[in-house]
Amino acid sequence: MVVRQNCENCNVLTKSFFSKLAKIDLLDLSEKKNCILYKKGQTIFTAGTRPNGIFCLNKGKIKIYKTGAYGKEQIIRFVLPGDILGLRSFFCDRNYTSTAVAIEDSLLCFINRQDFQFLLNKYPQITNSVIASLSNLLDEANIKITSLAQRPVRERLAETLLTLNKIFKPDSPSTAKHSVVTLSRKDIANLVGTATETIIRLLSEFKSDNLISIKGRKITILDLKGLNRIANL
Amino acid sequence: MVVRQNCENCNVLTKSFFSKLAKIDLLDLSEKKNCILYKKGQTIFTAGTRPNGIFCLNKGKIKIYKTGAYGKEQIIRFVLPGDILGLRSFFCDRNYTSTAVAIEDSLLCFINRQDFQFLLNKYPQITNSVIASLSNLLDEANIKITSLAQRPVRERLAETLLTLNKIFKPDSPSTAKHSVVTLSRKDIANLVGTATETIIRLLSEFKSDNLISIKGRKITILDLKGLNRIANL
DNA sequence: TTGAAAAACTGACAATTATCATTTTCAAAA
DNA sequence: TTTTGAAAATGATAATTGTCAGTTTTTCAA
Repeated sequence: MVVRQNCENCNVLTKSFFSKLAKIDLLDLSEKKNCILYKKGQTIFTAGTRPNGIFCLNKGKIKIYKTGAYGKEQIIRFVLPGDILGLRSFFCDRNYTSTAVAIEDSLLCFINRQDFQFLLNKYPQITNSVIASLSNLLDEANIKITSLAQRPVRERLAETLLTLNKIFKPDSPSTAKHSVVTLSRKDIANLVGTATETIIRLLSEFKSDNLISIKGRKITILDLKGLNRIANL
Repeated sequence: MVVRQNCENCNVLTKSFFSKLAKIDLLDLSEKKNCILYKKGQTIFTAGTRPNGIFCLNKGKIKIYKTGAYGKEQIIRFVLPGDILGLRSFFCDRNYTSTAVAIEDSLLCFINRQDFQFLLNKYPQITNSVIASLSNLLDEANIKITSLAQRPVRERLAETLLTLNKIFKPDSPSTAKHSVVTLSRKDIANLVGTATETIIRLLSEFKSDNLISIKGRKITILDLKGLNRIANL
């Protein structure tokens, strides 16, 4: 669904690559971009297809995953409001190597190749942000490689819950104190890199130890210190 | 050990970021950089220390690894002649997050922060190569994450041997037909993400199946098709 | 050449994790 | 509210991989 969303009073402008744009360019960008509302579960792009520009997430959450040898998803990362989606493929000028799916209703702004290139030329400092962003993603990926190769599932799950605690932080911290994770057990398994059953068993252990509480599908994270101890970081 | 190595007639110039430099800048770079010979096993930099510039590898091989929670090495990648070392940390302006050690006698050229920055300013297209390089490393890292999370050790070892086949390709393909891998079993384990004993057992299986031959520490890769079949890519 | 020291190898066993089959619970649509 | 399909949970079992202790082989330097 196509909607309107102005860049000049965007709620995530300060967090994004575009925070240093002059007002005139922000107004111009508002005209040129396309804002699309994706329903939970909808695919934004699929591995193997060609990128025509980049996305900027205004609202919602996106999961990015690769499909492994046996057709199983491996979740690579989450995209949060203010993040850019599709940078790597854009700069490599190659097809997407992973798939992006909304895990909540999400508002995405699409900026096509030419318009983004225009901004890159006018604001070379964006390039530095791109390098910094890719560098951070690369270091995070290397940390994950080390973790997957060396640490047991229990530790990785505890670590993942700590990450999810940040990702699912309540919007108004005053009212709700704890993060509530609304990912499916399967998604958590595809993030930790293990079988769904293993996640279910470990989550009920964590529940018995009062580290988390489980109400139906929702996981509330209660004891950060305890999870940190198990994560063994 | 400090040696001299001119940039203008460098044997890996065409493979490197600096291939498009004007002659005058190459001559200038030759004056400014420091070339150092590292013996096999010597450390080039250690995680946690501060980068003061970048390295360009002229000859030899470098392993880059992270140290995990239990002190175990996880080899992230190898640096080959023509590759730049230390890019990520340089651009993030943070401390090194991994350690680099020579796995063969290696000749490295060090370019300090100011001199590299000068070249970046004069040749903005280098920035694009940097982005492309980081993007490729990121995609490779994500593939490795998926592999570690989803595939058994046997497949990962076969895949790793195929990678090592490229890395240890003989210099003159006419004389020697097969790649001879001179990594220790421990290094292979730290690359595949498993225990040394598991690697030893699987390697002798592969030997029985005539996929490789083992002479002391040296592994010769014989059957690429067979390894590909096992790797299940 | 020889004598450590390090690396490679082997076997037994234990721990971790995956798989599969089945039941129960939940959540969204009729 | 009821229905129904999907997700979560559970149990039994098997496969994979790790650990530890000990032996053999290789490498490298004296």
